[in-house]
Amino acid sequence: MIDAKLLREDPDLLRAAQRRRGESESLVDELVAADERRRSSIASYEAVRAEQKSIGKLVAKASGDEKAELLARTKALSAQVKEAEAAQGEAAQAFERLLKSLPNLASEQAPEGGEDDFVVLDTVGTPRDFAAEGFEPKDHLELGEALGAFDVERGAKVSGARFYYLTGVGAQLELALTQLAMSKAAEWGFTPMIPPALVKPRAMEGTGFLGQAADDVYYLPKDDLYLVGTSEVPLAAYHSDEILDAGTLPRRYAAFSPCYRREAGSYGKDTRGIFRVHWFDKVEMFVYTTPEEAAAEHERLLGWERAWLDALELPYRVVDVAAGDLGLSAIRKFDCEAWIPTQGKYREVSSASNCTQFQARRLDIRERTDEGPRHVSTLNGTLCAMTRTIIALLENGQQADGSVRLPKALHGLLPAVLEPLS
RNA sequence: GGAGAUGUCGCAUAGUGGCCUAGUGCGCCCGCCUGCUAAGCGGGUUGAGGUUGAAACCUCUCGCGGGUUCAAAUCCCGCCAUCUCCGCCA
Repeated sequence: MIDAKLLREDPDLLRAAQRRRGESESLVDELVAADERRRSSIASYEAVRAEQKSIGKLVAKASGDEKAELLARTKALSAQVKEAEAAQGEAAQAFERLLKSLPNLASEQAPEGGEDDFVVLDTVGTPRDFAAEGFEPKDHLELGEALGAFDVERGAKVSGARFYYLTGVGAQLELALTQLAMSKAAEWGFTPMIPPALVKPRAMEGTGFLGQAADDVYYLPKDDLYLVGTSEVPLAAYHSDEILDAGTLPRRYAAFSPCYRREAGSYGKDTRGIFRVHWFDKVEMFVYTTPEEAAAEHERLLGWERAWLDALELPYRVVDVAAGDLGLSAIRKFDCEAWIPTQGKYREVSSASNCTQFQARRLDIRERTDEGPRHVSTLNGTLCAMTRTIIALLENGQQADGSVRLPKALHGLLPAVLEPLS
């Protein structure tokens, strides 16, 4: 959530930010009104409560008729206090609900517009020319089945559509990618983590996934727990309700975890193979830093993502996501998209978001400064999403005979070339 | 899953209905004193919100949420966490 003080100090800033996202400005006006109601109800409650307390002190000392009279007065007050307290609570709740529905202020640097209005920042590497090489590229499903790398039919049999088993070299590939990603992250100064994939509502809500993204989240009603769609959730909630000592920022964590996504509303989209699935594993980077450092850290996260894709020798481009496509928490988002030969386009394999203080306010994560505690900034970025990375490696590394050449970075962990099963 | 115990300021502890405006010790910060350090002395030290030009002030905060009461750290109910024992299990 945003800083509520902005509602009083600079509501026009908020209106402009809503416009940039293509969302309603009237929410800002509702918020200003709700804030006024909240504050006046607090004032009336505190006035009666203060009176009640001061009479209470007299009651303790008084006796006889005097005491009886005081008791009569304060008895009546008691009902008023209860009423005022309830009114105050309701006004505060209404305000908070509204405040939480307001997305983070889109950065001025984020391109204006919706999904299609992204800006390409850079393109790296050259997609292979399969026509010139004299063969038709196979798609990842065909390649993967021939290599015995995954099994989507049995995935569907056991768990349903959009599930799969990684098998043989596929399973080994994920483990190799995980090992490589985690050790690189550790070299870069990240603390390796393996977090819980089931979290309480607070963690889910605090990271902004129960807003417009709620339909995409798996929920276990019997236990009131959510399956996380990314380890951003347990990593952000890791320091919830904490005040971090000055000088301990930035704190960088790299987590390996499964990711569960309902993919509601994606029926018929990317149905082939393991491109869009209900579960995959991922190594995710997450950073707590100061508001001053957040933008620079965002660039660093992008730099690490690029270094990773460079190491995997994949052709990719970097996209600056438009304001209308940012999601609730981010002010700016860079996506890295790898070239997928059989689709003839670049597809998202990683994403780096700067959430500034938005998540930290909801999760109450602060740092101690000389001027007192203040909320930290949080950022997250994909290092390696397994299934999509495997797809990109297979399709881009394929050879005419159906074998797949792997990048040098993986050679210590796997053979240089994966051969199809006979 | 069953039984029991515990939860107070960074840590340790005191506090069983009004004198709690939560005491004390340790730690920490600022002074003083002192060849240096330590000790000693004095002051400060949870966080949030409201109000304000600022200060003063006010409200909330004793794991969390309800309730009883004129009044709750204190009594009652529910939940959560931790510890011990039993059961089950990788």
